Amino acid sequence: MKALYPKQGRVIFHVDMNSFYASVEATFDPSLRGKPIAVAGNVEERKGIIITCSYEARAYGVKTTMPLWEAKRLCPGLIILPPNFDRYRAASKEMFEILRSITELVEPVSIDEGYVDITQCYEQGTPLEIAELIQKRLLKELGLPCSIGIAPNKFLAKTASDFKKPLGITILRKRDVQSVLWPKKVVEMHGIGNKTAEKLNEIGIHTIGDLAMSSIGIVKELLGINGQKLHERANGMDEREVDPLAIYDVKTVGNSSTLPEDTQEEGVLLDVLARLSDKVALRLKGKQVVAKSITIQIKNSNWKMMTRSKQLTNPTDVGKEIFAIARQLFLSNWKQDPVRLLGVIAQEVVAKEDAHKQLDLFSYEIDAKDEPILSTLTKIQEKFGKHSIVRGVSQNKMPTFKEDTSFTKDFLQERKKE
DNA sequence: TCTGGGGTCCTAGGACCC
DNA sequence: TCTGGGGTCCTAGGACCC
Repeated sequence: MKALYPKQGRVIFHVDMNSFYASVEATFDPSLRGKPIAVAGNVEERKGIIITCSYEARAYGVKTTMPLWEAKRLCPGLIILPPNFDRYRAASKEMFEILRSITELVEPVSIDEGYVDITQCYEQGTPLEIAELIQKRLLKELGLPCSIGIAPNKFLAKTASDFKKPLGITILRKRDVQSVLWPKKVVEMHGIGNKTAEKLNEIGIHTIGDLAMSSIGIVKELLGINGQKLHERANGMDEREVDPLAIYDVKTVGNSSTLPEDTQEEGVLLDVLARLSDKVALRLKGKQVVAKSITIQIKNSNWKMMTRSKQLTNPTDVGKEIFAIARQLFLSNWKQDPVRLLGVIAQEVVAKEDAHKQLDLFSYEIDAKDEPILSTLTKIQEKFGKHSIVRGVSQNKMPTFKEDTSFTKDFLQERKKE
């Protein structure tokens, strides 16, 4: 069989909201429009850094992560607002709803950006027309500006959305990669930071073009599997699909907090750990997941970060249990030095249902301890299906086995006959 | 007047098992 | 006595992104 048409190339959008938090604030207070504004952390608790700022503020040189005092020095008229994360989450939800009205193939990557695969949306107009529609609707209905990159894959779309801000739409075709992308410095590439750029510079790779034309073997040796990925991207290649379900595949849930001041007081530090543990537990419950391992973070006055983790016997979403582990990890690793930040992270997060299933099986094994193996296996099969995996029978010197019950049953039947 | 908080992915070494 | 190699799990740390 031959296809009637050649396989159509993909058309991917990367939609990137412009200075999202600041834009959302301006929709709540229109008098802020056109003014230099910034959303910043709490200066009293020395969390006074710029989280986001408007383009008017950027014109003064104000940037994300800049300490507040420095931002004020650069831009004395800067209007500073505390963050309202609930507002941003709500706005984000509305924004993605507008994207999903075009197609279900929407993959959120963070609160303010996402990919859309519009390959199959040709009946709704040309890619450019669809992008213009999205941009207009976001601006009209939500009052929020965005930039959109249009390209045959995620990497190029992401790169393209960066080209024109605010309110830009940029098409980046594969054939433009050489002229548009290659002259840029490697550090400007998504996925390359200062450290990687330095490493590449050391072996004579300075531009994205240098990287694209370099020997893949050498780059791979230098950067591992990531080197191969970056080499492909520099050549405009990226096969990753737009996955609407990716967002449900959470792997970690963590909360951390920089203390108002560095402290060595054990009681204070344990209180913070308890609060963070409860916060994490609440979020795990909200997502209906449990964690299989707990990590704590301790940052000292010199900004040195230490992490310590522990695997759990039973996955949990209970604040007290998380705190018990966090406390134990903290007390056995803390060197009594002043602490700047504490964090609690739930790792290896899995759906609560799946974890329950395993627990049932576990308790069943305990109950079945004194029964004949064959009847136990039959029961397990009845309860969990023919291909249930059984492990760890050891009570009376039975060899540990880890098998498909259907196989094991046949085996035992044969033995019986003999 | 230094420098937040939420994540993902990768690497590397040691323990342990076969 | 003197010793290989592969695989998995656990732990710690680092780079990067928004």
